[in-house]
Amino acid sequence: MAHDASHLPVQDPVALLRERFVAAIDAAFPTLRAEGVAIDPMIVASKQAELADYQSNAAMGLAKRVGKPPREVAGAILAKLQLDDVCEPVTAANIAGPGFVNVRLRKDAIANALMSMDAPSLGVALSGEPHTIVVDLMGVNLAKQMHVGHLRSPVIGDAIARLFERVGHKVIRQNHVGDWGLNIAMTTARVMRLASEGTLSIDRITLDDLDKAYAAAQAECQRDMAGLAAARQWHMGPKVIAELEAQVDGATNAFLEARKTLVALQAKEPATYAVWKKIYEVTMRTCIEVCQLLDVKVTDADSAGESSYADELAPMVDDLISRGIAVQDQGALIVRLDGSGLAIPTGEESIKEPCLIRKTDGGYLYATTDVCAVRRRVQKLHAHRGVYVIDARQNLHMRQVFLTSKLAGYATHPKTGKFAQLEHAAFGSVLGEDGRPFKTRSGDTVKLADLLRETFERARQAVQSKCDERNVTLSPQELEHTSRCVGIAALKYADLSTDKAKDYLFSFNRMLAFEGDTGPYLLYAVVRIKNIFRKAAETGVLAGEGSSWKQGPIGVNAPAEKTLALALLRYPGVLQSVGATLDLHRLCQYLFEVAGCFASFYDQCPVLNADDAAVRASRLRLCDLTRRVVEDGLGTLGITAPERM
RNA sequence: GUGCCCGUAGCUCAAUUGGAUAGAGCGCUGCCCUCCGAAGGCAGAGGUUGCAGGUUCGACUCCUGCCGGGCACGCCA
Repeated sequence: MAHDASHLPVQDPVALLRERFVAAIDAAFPTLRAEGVAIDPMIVASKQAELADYQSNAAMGLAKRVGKPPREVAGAILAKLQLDDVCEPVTAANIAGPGFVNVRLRKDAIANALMSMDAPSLGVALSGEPHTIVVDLMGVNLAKQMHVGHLRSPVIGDAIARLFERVGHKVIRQNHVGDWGLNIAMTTARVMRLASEGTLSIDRITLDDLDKAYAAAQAECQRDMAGLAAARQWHMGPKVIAELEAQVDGATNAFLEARKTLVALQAKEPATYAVWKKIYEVTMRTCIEVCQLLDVKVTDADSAGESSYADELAPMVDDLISRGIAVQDQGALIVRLDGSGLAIPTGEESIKEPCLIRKTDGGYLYATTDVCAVRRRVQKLHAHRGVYVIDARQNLHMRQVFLTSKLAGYATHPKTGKFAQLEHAAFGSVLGEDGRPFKTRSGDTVKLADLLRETFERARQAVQSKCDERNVTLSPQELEHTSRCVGIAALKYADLSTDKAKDYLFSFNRMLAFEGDTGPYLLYAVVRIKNIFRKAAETGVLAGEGSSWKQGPIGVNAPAEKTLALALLRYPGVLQSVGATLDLHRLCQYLFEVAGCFASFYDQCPVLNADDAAVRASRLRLCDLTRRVVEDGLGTLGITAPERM
């Protein structure tokens, strides 16, 4: 058995080595388990290929516990290790530095691991029960054009959603549409007024019209509200405020009209509601169009607008009051999160700033809606986990909403009785190449539609000129498809390949660059592999062999083959760890590494021109597996590779 | 004032969550297409990880204090 690796159920070498090292540590230090110490062998892929394939970092941590020098501990573990069937012989020379244990896999073990990974799942398996995960990945506002500020959330959120789906969880996407409140009422009121004046046709209204109406309505009401706000800020008392309100309402009808419209909307008064509905449809149509352009999986079915919570707010607030969760403070209704009232659950951090639930005038705030959304997502949708892919500037707000929901019991999962895991996947702002907020030359905000158009146009030119260079002719349809793939890859990879918590420097030139760590580079790696198989089919190299190469053994002999193989084997582990941390840039970095390994392999190891049929078959399998891993990983990021480019 | 995020090569970013000599890409200097597409590969130069302490076998990572930048802080969303 010791030398028969062919039947080992090896998929992930890390898992196998973990088992073997746990057994060895158990045998070397039997008292540990009795003491209830969790044994973590800390197996990790080695950073330096010249030292090892994998290493265990356990000895150093164990040293203090067992009262022996780390290298001695490593020696004791090593004495009990049984790895002959999968690793090259392990001797005292494998102990390095302070007590690292280095191991090198046998080539046949690598090959076996690769072959067991060569399945539709690519070795990715769900450990434990599938969870229901709500991903809040978009929050478009009614009657407003989408702009650069709306770019990151769907790109990052969709990737996170796809990742959870890929590892086997149930994902519910939520587009938290800003479709309710006074601002919307103001716009609705203005649109109705313009329509009755005959200067606007509601049937033919565009998002551009709405965008203008929104801004104009804001301006109409703004100066009046500014006066009110000043009066309130200086604590001039309800009497003065009331007088000002009267003055203001008399001066312009806009503010009064907006409030009346809000009441009408809340009552679903037919004429008003119909206009609102039209505004909603026009906004959402372009929103969904943008999602399709970006290849972001968000549909109308994922929309859960603020309006959908409107009727639930009053009863929820009553519930909060009756149970003493919310209390009056300076005329408003708040939930204290600093521990002065309700006790903060263990493991949660208190927050000094209270959560404002209801205004002095009785109106609700966005925190009210967001708490309500937590309640629905956990209580009705049964979310075990809620991921909010929202601008980092909302961090305090999100923490307040989460803690309020927990104090209210809304975040307690109905089945498990435990808090749902609520997390703010915060991301930074989009900056221009000058390091300042991304704007047009004239200083306006960049419309998302314009940004996408320019991306695809630049991608098309890049693809076209490359094809001219190579004497490749693409049909107009294929050019169109390839350009979209390249554009999407460039845009998304640039966004996803850095730590999302940081601000993100947007640069067309960099993301669409012909060389380097970019989306197009990864697509190119995939296309090169596809070309090999196309060429094989065209030239009949595989004629007579059929698809027999798919079953043949994989040989891992050349250095480049081994490096590539070890990289491929890390894939399931990378997906798993990224699923826990939501650090998508690690998946990007991994894919870039695999693509790099493949490029070296491609350079050094002839595939179709291999010396003999067995090597050729083996390398074809390696190519195929590489292609599937990279395409699978890119797909998880929401990126699709074309056939040719 | 309080809180959150950040500070790494000239530029843009990483660093397996405390592991070995801090790595990539761009740019720069050299090589490699009679051979599966060079959007590629190989090699080189480039660093006191903002500063000062501390924790330990080991710190870019954790703790404390400064310096510098961004953001947020009850009746907008």
